[in-house]
Amino acid sequence: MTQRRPSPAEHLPLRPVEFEILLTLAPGERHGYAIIQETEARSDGAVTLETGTLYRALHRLVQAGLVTPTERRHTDDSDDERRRYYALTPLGRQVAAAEAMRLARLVSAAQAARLIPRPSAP
Amino acid sequence: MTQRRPSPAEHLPLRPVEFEILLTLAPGERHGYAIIQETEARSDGAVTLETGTLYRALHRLVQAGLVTPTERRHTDDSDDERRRYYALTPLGRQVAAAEAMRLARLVSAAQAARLIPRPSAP
DNA sequence: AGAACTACGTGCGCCACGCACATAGGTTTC
DNA sequence: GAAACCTATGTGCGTGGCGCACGTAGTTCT
Repeated sequence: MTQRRPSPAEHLPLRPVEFEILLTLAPGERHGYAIIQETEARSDGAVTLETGTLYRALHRLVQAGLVTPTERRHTDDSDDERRRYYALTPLGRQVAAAEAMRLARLVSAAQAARLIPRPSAP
Repeated sequence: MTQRRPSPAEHLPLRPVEFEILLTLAPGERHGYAIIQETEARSDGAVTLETGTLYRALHRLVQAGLVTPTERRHTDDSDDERRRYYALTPLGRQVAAAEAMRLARLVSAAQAARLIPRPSAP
């Protein structure tokens, strides 16, 4: 019985919300509410994550094996017992990278179509 | 009565399908079926536009004032009477540009998080 | 002759999303 | 000191977008 290694391509394209979550988890583990805060901050408030949307998407990503709940290592000083931390799985990182590449190609297409300027125009 | 000039930001973020359509219309007017073909070709078949999804999204974009039906100028040689051509409105072009910038920031964030390499790494 | 392609569209069911609400402890404001 | 707000996670509900199938119809390929 060949252990089917899941391919990143099968998960593409990601829903916008899901990619935002993976992107916020890329530097390290976060809890749900922090994901909401950081995502809104990163987009200058352009993208607003509703709680219903986030927690359901988060559970979906866990089911899909892209994200995993982690043991609470934040017992330092200010730990809120209610917090639940999540981290990328290796697969989740691969999928996020593949999606980022896909978006990069889309941006290149937008530059080729002269919708937006190329980064370094001589 | 102040004629309210519609702001591009109100239309963001676009649905992925809608941005694909605007991107394909950027070089010039296209008919529906051609949008399907070109979009699939641009993404190497990664993104598949279903007919139901496309035509409904197209009508939505017309309603939103981002896309407008054009007079048929393709009466040259091979004109299919069934074809309906669409083009970007000035607003549609602004919205597409704004969305492309948003995606570019997302890609930059993915690079900063070391999910994907930066274009020119020294 | 039948299949496949071009071209536009509708019907239907699922499910993701936005909004509201539930819960609950801590802090800030009036 | 009561009301409002923040942190934190989650459910309930309604709308609507999307995928898939199907409809229609002319042309082209095998």
